[in-house]
Amino acid sequence: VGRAEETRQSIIEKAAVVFNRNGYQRTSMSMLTEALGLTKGAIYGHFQDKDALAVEAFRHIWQRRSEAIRAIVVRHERPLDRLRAFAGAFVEFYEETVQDGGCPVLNTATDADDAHPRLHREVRRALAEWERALLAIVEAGKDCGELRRDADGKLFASTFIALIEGGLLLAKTVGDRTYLERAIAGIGMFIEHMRVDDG
Amino acid sequence: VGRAEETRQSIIEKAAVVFNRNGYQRTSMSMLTEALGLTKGAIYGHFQDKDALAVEAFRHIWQRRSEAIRAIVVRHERPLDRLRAFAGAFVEFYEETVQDGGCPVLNTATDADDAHPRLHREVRRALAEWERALLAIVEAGKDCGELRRDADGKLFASTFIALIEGGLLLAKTVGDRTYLERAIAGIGMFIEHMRVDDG
Amino acid sequence: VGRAEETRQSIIEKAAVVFNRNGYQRTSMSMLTEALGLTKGAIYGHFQDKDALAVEAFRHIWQRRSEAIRAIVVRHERPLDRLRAFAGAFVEFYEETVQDGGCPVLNTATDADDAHPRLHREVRRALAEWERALLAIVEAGKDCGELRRDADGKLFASTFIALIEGGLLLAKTVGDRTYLERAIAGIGMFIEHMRVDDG
Amino acid sequence: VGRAEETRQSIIEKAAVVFNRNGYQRTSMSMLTEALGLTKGAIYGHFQDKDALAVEAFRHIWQRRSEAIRAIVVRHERPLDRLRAFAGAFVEFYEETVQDGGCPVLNTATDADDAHPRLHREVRRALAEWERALLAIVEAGKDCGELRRDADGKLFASTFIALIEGGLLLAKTVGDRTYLERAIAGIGMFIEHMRVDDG
DNA sequence: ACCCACGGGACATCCCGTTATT
DNA sequence: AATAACGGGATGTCCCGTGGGT
Repeated sequence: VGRAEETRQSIIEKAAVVFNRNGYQRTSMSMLTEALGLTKGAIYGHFQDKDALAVEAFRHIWQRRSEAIRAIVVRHERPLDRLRAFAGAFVEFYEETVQDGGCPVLNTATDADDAHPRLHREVRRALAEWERALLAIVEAGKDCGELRRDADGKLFASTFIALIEGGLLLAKTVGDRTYLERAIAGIGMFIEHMRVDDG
Repeated sequence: VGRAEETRQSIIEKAAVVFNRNGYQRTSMSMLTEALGLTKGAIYGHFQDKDALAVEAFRHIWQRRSEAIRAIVVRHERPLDRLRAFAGAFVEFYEETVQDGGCPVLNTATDADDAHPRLHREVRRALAEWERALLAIVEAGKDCGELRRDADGKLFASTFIALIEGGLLLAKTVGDRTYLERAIAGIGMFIEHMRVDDG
Repeated sequence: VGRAEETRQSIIEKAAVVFNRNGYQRTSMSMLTEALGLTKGAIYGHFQDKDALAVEAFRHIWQRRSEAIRAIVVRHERPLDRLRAFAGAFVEFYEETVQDGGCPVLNTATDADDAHPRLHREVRRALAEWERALLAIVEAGKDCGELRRDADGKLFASTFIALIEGGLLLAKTVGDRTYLERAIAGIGMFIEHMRVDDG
Repeated sequence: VGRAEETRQSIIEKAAVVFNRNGYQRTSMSMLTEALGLTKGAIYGHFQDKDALAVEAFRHIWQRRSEAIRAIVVRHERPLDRLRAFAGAFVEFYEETVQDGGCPVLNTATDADDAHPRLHREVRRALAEWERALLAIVEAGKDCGELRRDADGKLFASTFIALIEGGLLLAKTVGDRTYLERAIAGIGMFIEHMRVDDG
């Protein structure tokens, strides 16, 4: 008693992987109870329905990854290094990502196309946050003179995210991490494009 | 009588859109019968099970798109133009793609992660074909002197596909085609990188 | 094949008793499958949901009873006899009614208080029809001179129905048909009140 | 400490309305906890199970109504007036009765047909008590010379109760209190029949 | 070649009751 | 005396697949 939050968090953490691995729809409550060691009654005591749990699970898995990346990024001082570290983090986490069932954003975005508006909103929010973070680094790079003033931050952020997601999709589908590494290499080229001593 | 093949083809065509729009798992037989105006018995007369139909439906929708792109590409003679046309085709087809439920490769790849090995194989095959086509154009570009001999065709193909898929994901999720256009612009930059008069 | 309507009717007939005996809510689909010898899938092939089946079941059991009563009533020529026969029919059918779980109108009216508007509507319709039938006989009685012109048809119909339903409730609850017979005797008194040679 | 009995009584009072409004089966523990502002544990501390609470709730709501009627009846001295007042009380309480979900006897009698023998017994007891009260007044009426000696008390009591319950059912179902008023008028006519100066 | 009727099983949800914890 | 967390089970619904029949 009073251990509610603990159990709740444990449910979210374990459910997040199951959801991400199997997709929102294919994940049945029975799969969750099996993975959780709890009965359906117990789960429904903590979450209103499957949807609510899915939303929290996505938020959790996304934030965990988000913070891990940020931790890597902030190790570097200069914006240019930060961008490279940002991209590199996805290679670093690749195995773990595959183990967890792939990129949550990618999975949820295609899974929650129309039927699950709440999940869809969470994904949009995640993407927006991601884009914002990249833009901020680019702007910082311009301010400290590392990046060209005419560099298109929005263009960069879009290609960055697209390459990451596309690269993860390719690598996971084909089963060859080289595809992700090539996409990261592509990001490196784009970064070079924005460097001030490039022109 | 050829009537059978006709019906079969009609089933595939209509089912392809339903499958792609709703995901290969969420699509129920009732959805299909409703969209097809046929009963389940009729469908099961032509396909062994839902999975087999799904495979054929994916093949169909992919080939249709594939051929449409090829038709655009072959309008141009020079490899460089062909690459640009290739990328541009996705912008051109964007509305139609969204209407049909998004990119079949993207959808199916995330949808059929582990549970549907046959579908998974089809997606891999599609991706391989796509990669091969891009490589061939790049090689042709090298041969005719448009592209630098040291251009990395595999790297280009990977980033090309990643940018397309990632761009489509972003655009569809956010609901703003600009994201796709930015990804295409990124491909354009990459192509410039490979041009012979670039260095 | 083609035996759909047959099965459907059989489901309705058997379900009507189960519903009436146990009440709409307590009647579970499992109870129905048990009583019907059919699986849930089979039932849901014929009816959209439990509610739709309940509505049809009520209609059936009500019409069956309705027609049986009418058959008794029309045996008599003169309105006064018809009224007496009308009331007497309920005594005649009492055993059967109890066996079937009581009066469907009474059961459904209290069961479908607010939660099941469609059933509620059916009950209201049944009551209205019943009232109309009684009024028609009373009017006929006035026309042929058996009943006093100042007899209040609406008052009579209301007390008639109330006495029947109340009498059935009492008899069934206490487990003594005498209570119904007394209520019928009460109706007899009211009929005497309306006779032309009464004043 | 008397706190326990206080809580217990409060539970019964509030639960009685919820039970009567929703039926004794459709009422879920969640409905009760919501209406009570207590948790299930608290309820189960005072009552063995849902059934036991239902029984007490019925007793309570019935006694409350019973006493209110008696209070009205005893305002009059003469048995004949008492009978009229008895019947009239139901019209007087009609709005309140509807608000509380209808007549508890009527509801519970049909609701607790076979499955809840304890509730069923309570209803029978209530009906018997009601009948006894009516009989007593009739006998008193005979003794004081207001009612004919050959008046059939049992017949009167039966029709009285039947008309009340039937009238309530009709009025509540159709949503028109006129039906109850007509039933009460019927009772009035019956009373006239028993008057000593009637013959 | 197609449809109709049906089976059996899984789904998410919600239920009532109890035990460990104050 | 009251709570919070949880178990086990039942609910209505819907699913995919299949034979009997036309």
